[in-house]
Amino acid sequence: MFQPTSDAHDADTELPVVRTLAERVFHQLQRAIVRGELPPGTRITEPDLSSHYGISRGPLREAMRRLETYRLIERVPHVGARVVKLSMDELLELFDVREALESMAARLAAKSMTAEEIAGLREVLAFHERQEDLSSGEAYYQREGDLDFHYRIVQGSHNRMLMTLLCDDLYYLVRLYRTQFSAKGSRPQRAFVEHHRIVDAIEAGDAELAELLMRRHVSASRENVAAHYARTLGEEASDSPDIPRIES
Amino acid sequence: MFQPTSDAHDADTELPVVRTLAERVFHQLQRAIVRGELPPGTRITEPDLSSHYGISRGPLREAMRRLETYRLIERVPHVGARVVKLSMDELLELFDVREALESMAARLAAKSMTAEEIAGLREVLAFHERQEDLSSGEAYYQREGDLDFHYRIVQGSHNRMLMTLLCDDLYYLVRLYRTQFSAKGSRPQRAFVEHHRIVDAIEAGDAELAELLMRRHVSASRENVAAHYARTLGEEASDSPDIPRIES
DNA sequence: TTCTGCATCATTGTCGACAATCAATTCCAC
DNA sequence: GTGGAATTGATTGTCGACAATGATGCAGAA
Repeated sequence: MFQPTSDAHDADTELPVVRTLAERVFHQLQRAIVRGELPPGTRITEPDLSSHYGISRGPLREAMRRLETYRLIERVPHVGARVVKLSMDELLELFDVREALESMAARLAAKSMTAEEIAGLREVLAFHERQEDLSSGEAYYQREGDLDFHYRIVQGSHNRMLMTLLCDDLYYLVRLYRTQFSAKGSRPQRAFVEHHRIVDAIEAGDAELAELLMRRHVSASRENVAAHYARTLGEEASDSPDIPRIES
Repeated sequence: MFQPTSDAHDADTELPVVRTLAERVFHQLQRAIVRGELPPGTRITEPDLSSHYGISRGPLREAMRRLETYRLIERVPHVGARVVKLSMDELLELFDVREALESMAARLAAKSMTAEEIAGLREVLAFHERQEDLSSGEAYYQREGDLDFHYRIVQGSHNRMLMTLLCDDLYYLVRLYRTQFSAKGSRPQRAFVEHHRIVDAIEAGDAELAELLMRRHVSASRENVAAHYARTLGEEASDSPDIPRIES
């Protein structure tokens, strides 16, 4: 199984074993979409892509089907497929879902995380702390490190279904959102403190507290994004009414 | 979009518009699996099914791919596919996920459900109450009506991502579990009271209470199943230890 | 000028055949 | 008799071509 472990950064490098063409081109397309190389709303035509990747339409269709299940593209029968265009409403919806699932993950993690896993979690925090001091970089921390932290906790829940939902199904959507709404309104120091508190609760085996803290953490992140969006919308005023800047 | 509305019972009748062969055979297979006509662990071979349904392997593969995303079958490259074999551990995992998501749904529903939707919800309860009196049937109530009730609330959350996750992705898994572990240890009257309390909280706009009640409701259902399973296991003692499952 | 209907075209859906891979059986050596 | 390796068989992966469907553009009439 795909394991979302320490190196979330390398998640888009090719995995060693890719047994089939469809799998390979799926990863390539996934990567291209998440990185923004295929902008949202881009129309995907099978002949174009199959010739571009040098494969037949068979495996390509399978890859596209997988992309559809990851909600990275949208297909309409007999019409075609295009890269998802994300709206702020859907981003906020995603935050609600994450709040529900990740708080549950924190709760379960507090009950069943091993000492080794907790130690690894602390290492992740320490590593990111150094990184933050080094480059004073909100960018790095907020973009990758945050995901890494959340990954660890989900994994610590020891609930495979939860892991699949969060780390496989929703992970790439989160990344896509971050590349689109280029995660400006970050609050690294605040989030960092919250991360520490969550680990403390998990280490103490306090499931209810861990759950509550994770819930607040995600909720605060949501409110931060919403506020930043409202502010941006207020400044730009009559620039782009509904859809912010995902125009292609 | 597929809308899980009032008629959850008719969910397995063919939808009026099925634009493609792959879609049709997907629904047929889905129905067959959920109903137990294709028992868990059954090996699925493409030539057999394609000849059985009278279609080529192309659309069939697409249908199987969709079944895989719904976690109704499991595929291994170059080896094959088989109907999922559900373990009690995974069932309990599913309950945890449902607890997280459905409590969030109840919370959101309390905030954004319209008067009409609440009225419809009460109708559902009244209808099931009559049904229960009529046939004194735990079976019907617990199997379909319960799902219907939960459907309505998820829909009332007005969170499309939540609706997709619960009503599209996890719905058929829940149904499959119910056909397998033939939901004996039901507690209809208790659940019925809980349903009423949840609706009360939603109608009052008390998000926190609705969330808490839904959470307890699902959790109680989980404990009920776990207890019933432990009891059954104690009786049958050493029947089937642990059947190894396909590695994913 | 604008709207409607038709014709054309590109794209998706479907099919049958070939190649690659894996599992099982059989054969041989020890 | 037992262990291992090669062969055989079946199944999946891949391909190119044809059919069906929806979209685009043009022509004609109001």
